[in-house]
Amino acid sequence: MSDGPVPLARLFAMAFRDLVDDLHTRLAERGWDDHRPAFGFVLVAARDGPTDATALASLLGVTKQAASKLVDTMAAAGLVERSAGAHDARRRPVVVTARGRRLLAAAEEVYEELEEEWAGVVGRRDVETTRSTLTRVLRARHGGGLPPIRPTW
Amino acid sequence: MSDGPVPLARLFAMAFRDLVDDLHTRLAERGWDDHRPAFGFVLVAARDGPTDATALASLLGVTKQAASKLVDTMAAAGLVERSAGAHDARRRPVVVTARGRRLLAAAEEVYEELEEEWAGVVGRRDVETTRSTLTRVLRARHGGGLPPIRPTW
DNA sequence: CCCGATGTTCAACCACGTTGACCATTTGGA
DNA sequence: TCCAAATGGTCAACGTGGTTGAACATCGGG
Repeated sequence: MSDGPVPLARLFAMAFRDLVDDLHTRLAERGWDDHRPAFGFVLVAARDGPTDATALASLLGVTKQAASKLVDTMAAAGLVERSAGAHDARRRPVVVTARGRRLLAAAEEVYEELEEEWAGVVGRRDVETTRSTLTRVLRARHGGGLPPIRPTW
Repeated sequence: MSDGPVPLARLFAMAFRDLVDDLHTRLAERGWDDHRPAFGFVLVAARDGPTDATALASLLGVTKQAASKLVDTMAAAGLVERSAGAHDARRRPVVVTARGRRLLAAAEEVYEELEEEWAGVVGRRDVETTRSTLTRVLRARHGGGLPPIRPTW
């Protein structure tokens, strides 16, 4: 490689990968294995109240069939439960279990730890500038909200 | 979502996805379709001289079989060629074709365009702070070099 | 009361990666 | 010098996680 600055897109790919790898390593050290990156997004989405497969599908930017499979996998791992719809028998609400909340808390802890380490290298100011830059640009390009997250390749 | 700051990892995933989507859209507008994100990394790696499947494999962090398949696909698209090894009959060096170089140039153009647009939203200073922050942190965490790029999910 | 929209699931398929075995060539040490 | 290990590559079987397409039951508004 002998050219100018590295494109941001490439750096983002590396940074995302880096953080996710570390997250999984450290969760494994705490006894959490058998989980995939997408789990976190489902847990976050369902954290503040039940969601359903369709909502998850649009959040993740995949088909509802794929979202449903994902929820099944997570249910098998005891992270969420699919109850019966209260007022609408079509819906199968996804709720986070106690175990799911523990994973969520552990992941948040690790993320804080990692961002702390980043701050140790480049300083807290630059970390926050980066967070703010990303947030502002993404919101500007997606009508005020943050875009869905989905596999890129 | 009702918690504190969005984790950097999540923002990186969104930003990467966002840029790659836009890249592909704009390349398509310029007549380039039928290509995948990984193509770019192969072209960059082979740009300054022939490389081989094994080197690509370690760059991309995949098996050499997967790298080989990727090169085959790109060869079929006329972006690279696999010649016969000059001094080592085992090697099948990968060289970029003229068409490959045109794609590389187009992609660079679009990346500049996109980063220009980012600068329009948050200012050039913050864009460069972000680039520098990422570069410094990644180098610090990977022994001075940038890490491989590979699918995360 | 019925027809369209909605939430879900089943089944077949496909893209892209993996593991494992194997072949040809090169290299280096006994 | 020669043979064994290392290296670059390929073939084949398989797994994961996504897709499309169809079907099903339930809900809601005319």
